[in-house]
Amino acid sequence: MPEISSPEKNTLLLHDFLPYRLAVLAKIVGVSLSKIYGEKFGITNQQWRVIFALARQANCSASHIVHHAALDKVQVSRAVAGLIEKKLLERSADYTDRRNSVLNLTIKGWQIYDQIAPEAVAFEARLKDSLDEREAAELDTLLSKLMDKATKL
Amino acid sequence: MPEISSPEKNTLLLHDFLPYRLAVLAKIVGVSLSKIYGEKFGITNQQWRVIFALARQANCSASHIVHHAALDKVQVSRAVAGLIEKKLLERSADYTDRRNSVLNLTIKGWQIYDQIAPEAVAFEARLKDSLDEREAAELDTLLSKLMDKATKL
DNA sequence: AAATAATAGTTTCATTTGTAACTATTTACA
DNA sequence: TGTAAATAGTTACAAATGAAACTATTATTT
Repeated sequence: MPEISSPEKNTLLLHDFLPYRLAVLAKIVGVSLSKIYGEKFGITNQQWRVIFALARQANCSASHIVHHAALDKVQVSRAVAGLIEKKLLERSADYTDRRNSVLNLTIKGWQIYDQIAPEAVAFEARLKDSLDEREAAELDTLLSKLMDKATKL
Repeated sequence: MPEISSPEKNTLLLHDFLPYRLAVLAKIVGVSLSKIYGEKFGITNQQWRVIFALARQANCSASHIVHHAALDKVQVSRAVAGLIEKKLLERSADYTDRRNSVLNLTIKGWQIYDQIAPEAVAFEARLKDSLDEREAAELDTLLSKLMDKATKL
């Protein structure tokens, strides 16, 4: 006798749905991580990304950060304003193109980066703790493939 | 001659940092997906999750949705209010416990679900397009492991 | 050279979101 | 039984966000 039509056959399972899983995972991870820079230093996620990007590359413009921190220009503008007020970064002028700003971490900015970065690395390590080397490599590949695809949807 | 100390050795690479990658991927995927239910039907992400949860299980309370759609009670309350206004769901009373609401999709709610769900499934399929079967299974495992770990951080 | 378009960045305003406080009802327990 | 604690859900208010309009500067076109 055939099974009767059950709801599971016809309805999506939210908790199996990839976009949902990604959203939930990213949110939980993000909230946990934000405690590292948020609670201790009063830094927002966007500010943290700006610091992160500037630690990688000094003397860059806001629009450079836009492209390297997955933020839009309004977010960067606001994050930069906040960080300048906190004296974690400073802005100087670019005389070759006065539309550009030239951004740099201050000493204080670097000090905070140096405190947060190792904790962030440790956080990431804990997150990946249950993955062996092969799985970690696989995760890397899969995220790249998905990212690739997602930007082309 | 040894290499000089390069910034790459000491600074985190934002685009390799797992929490960042998850956030960016989830955001891109979420924005693309939201066009399916947002642009055509004026439904928000949270409303969509509520519809999704109710399609799976009828006659449930708001707090049931809280647990099955990864939303907090304020988000559910607001999403439900919006959906009732759109006449996509209806609320009735639970006489065995009058704190609870009993929620159900209306005919119109089901009609919209029936339009969106196949598109959502197709969207997910496109996203996974570049993964073969083994990779899709692997992704499933890895996301579960990460989710597990993340909730215990 | 003047007008137009493009780029960098900021500001404004409406909407969304998160936190906390609130009402209503039920459960626990003293 | 009556008082406190827990649960379900809503409301209010402050902070974060997104979209569009805006200023300033540089590049392009005619």
